[in-house]
Amino acid sequence: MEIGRLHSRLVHRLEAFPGLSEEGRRLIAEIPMLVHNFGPGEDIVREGQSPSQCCLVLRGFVMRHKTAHPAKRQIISFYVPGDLPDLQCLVLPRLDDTVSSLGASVVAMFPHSAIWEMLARSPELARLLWRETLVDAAIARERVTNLGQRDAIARVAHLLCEMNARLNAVGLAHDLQFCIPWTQADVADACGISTVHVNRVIQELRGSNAVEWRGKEIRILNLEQLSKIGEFCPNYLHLSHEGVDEKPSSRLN
Amino acid sequence: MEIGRLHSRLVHRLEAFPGLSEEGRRLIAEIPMLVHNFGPGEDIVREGQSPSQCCLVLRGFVMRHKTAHPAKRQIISFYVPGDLPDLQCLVLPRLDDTVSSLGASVVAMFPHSAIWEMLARSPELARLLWRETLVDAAIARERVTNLGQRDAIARVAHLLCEMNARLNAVGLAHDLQFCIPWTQADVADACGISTVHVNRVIQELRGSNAVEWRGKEIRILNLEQLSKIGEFCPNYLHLSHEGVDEKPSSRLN
DNA sequence: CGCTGAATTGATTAACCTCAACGGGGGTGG
DNA sequence: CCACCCCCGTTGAGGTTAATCAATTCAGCG
Repeated sequence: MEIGRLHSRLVHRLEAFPGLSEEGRRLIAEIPMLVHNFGPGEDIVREGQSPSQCCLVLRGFVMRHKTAHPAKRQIISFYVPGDLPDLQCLVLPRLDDTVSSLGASVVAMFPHSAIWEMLARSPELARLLWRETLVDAAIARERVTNLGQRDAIARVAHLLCEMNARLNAVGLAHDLQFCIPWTQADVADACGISTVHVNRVIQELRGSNAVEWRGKEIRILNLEQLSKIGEFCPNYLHLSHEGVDEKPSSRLN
Repeated sequence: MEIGRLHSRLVHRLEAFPGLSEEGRRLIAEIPMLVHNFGPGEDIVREGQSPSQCCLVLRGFVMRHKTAHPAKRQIISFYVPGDLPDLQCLVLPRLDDTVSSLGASVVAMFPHSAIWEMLARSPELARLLWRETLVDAAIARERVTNLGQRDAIARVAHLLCEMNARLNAVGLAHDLQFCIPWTQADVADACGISTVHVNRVIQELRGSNAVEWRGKEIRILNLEQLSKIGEFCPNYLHLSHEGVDEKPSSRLN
């Protein structure tokens, strides 16, 4: 993957935001990036570290998780291409949980210093990056509701709907079909249930003809039904940029 | 409460951050604020709204919650004096959940426009507010772990430890004693368990001499033990501002 | 073809929920 | 000042969900 394409992944993500200027695009293109490959399960940044770089997922999947006892792992969130899993470290230096590769992944790293220089020149981009961290926060809050209020089948259904929506937004889901390199144990740790029970839940979802799910390949057969089971409402993902253009740009400069 | 004190509450919160300049303090003091009183359970901002103001808790407690069915409420987080419960709306206009008063509270409201003007003049303050939203996000992520990996007694113990740490940080806990106007039903909805079970968990905590808990008055008798039960580690609260002074201020201007 | 990690199944157990009832305390109206 | 009431906390019994333990099958891979 040549450098030009790397930047375009970031630009593409940020320009979903209607207000990105030519100047902003140019500044993004100037950020120096280094590409890294990570193997399945490999740690990218560990809890407690204060990295001097941020990473951008280019290909594959990344997860953020907290592992106290080896047998008690909570996956906080999954990250898909275009996501910035540890962007918050720019402002809150110490990382609270570990970021690891789920399956093999390709990740671009860029130094905090370069970002800060970019932000100093463009309040517009500052706001866009701030926004990215807030969408990540909104996803975490929705997960709180998912774990606190829903039963096992709803949790899994909700997670599926979310991944479908997010992958669809970056062009990685077609016809409600997508591919995530997770095991049932990963799903279990994300949903706070046991692997055995995940298995039974998946069978129940298959049995009700809501999804096809063989290994890493997932196909949603009935999105409406699945959304209902998981009480899924995509608002919290903030995939459309409602309301942002109401702000006069003068306030951003 | 006269206006001068209102601003000082905000200044006090932000100046825990070591780098706040005189200029920053002056800019904060210029923000126009309106004080509102809210009764128990009263909504401050509702899900789906796009408020044009932010609020700062001055006195009492505020909570953020999502209520699907009336009988299925998840309390995402509690906010204590000095917190900015809907600061994120500055950047992500639509609110994903509802912010309500827990017990009676006093809240200061200030217009987004004034904040934006302030931020345009002070990248330092922009960074501080960004930081505030990220700490809020970190708390939500910790709650994910709390709900996903811990059993009922650990969840409640963890919540108690968190509230103690946060209240202590703003001078509202003394000798491990504090007062929160919640009911057992509120604790239940925050921890994702039933009110009946909350009651039994509290009795268990009382029985093990970890806490005294009568109504709204809470006293932690054995913090070490309670932290162990709740697997509580305060790092995620980011109460100390580790590492921030390592950033040269030139990057902020 | 054997090995290894993942998926699947069954049986038992533990944690927690639901329903239902009762008690107590503070506020309100008579 | 008393009586009532309502909300909250408390208790008990029975039911449900999901965890745990343990074994078996399956799929990919060297």
